[in-house]
Amino acid sequence: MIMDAAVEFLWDHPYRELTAGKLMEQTGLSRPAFYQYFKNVQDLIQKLLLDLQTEMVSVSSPWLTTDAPRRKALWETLGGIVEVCVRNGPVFRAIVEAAPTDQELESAWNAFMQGWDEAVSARIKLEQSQGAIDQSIDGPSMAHALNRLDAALLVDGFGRRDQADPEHVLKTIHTIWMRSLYCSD
Amino acid sequence: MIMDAAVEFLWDHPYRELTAGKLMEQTGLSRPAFYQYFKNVQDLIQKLLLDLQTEMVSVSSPWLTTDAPRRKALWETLGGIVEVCVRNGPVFRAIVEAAPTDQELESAWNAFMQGWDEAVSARIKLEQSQGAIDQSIDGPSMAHALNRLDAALLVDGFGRRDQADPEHVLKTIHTIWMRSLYCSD
DNA sequence: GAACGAGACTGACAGGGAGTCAGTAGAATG
DNA sequence: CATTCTACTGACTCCCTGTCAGTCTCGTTC
Repeated sequence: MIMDAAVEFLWDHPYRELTAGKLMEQTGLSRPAFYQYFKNVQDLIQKLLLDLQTEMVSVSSPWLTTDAPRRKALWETLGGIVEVCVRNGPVFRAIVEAAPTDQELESAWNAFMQGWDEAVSARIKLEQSQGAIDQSIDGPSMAHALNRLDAALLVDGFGRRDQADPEHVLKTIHTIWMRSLYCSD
Repeated sequence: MIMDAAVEFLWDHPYRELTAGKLMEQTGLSRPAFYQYFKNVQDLIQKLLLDLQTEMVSVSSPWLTTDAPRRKALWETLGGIVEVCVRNGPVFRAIVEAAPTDQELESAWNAFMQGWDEAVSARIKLEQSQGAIDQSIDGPSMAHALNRLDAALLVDGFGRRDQADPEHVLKTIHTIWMRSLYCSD
């Protein structure tokens, strides 16, 4: 209920305008009621992160198990992530903007990203052992870099009502992933 | 003077702890004196951005004019940028963290990044006309993506006292740029 | 059906940082 | 010496935060 109102709000306003008072006006309850459910505004955002995490993990797990050709498997996984961000862009953006304002949320966000780093890193390691990815690649660093790239581009492209073209963003991200991982140069 | 104190402060504390009061304690002046020089804290950050911009432009302009081999030219330019970020990491980080808290600063930051996008985009276009970069690459999108990647990695790697290894970060960024731009795959 | 306890909610408060403004002190100018 | 200008400050208001004592409602128990 309150979280729904927050999501609604974030589609039309940046995180900096989200206060407990304004939010509770939308729900018909008093401001103190907010603290019945959340420790503070960042705590609410952290709970939105948790929801988003669930959704994204389910969409990307295929990549870790698939046997499809690399190019296509990567395209589909990244496509799934893009799709989630198209639907939740403003929430994603709010998380990124709110993270530096609170120690706890910052840690949660870092942990979220680190989870991706480890998953991608493991996948790279696997493909290196299979000879698909060059041994000269530093897996953990590359995973880290590609994930930050994704986060930046997705927030930037889909974080506001006026969203970018999903196909176009996907194509750009996919090109960089493909070339960075599988290129022989 | 005040700006020096701010930079000093940011090496040891995140942006969220930077208040006009705490800052002016360091200078021996009263809190209202702060507003003699700056409209608010974000305005101070914006002025730090201006300084940083000057420094970075001077370091990267060679790339736009050099005739050195691509791989080496790119290495040196990115190396220059990395070096600036090693020296100013926390300031850079503060700018990124403060940007979403203020409309004006956000615009300034966007304009700063857009400047890079245009420079890189122009360079890509030039090299495409020379046949060095594949025509299938979408220059503006690729420039945008690579610049966000840089920003994310540089803030992440050098924004705190406990900095990453510059050579290592440089190598990762360089690999992705080289492969994304010059790879034949 | 009266008494009770739990949960949901609110009015009113204190705290703290932001930004403003009238006014002071001291140097510079005539 | 009088005046003006600049740098600075004490004190104020504003707004948002987080808390707490107290109310209201409702299901449970005797």
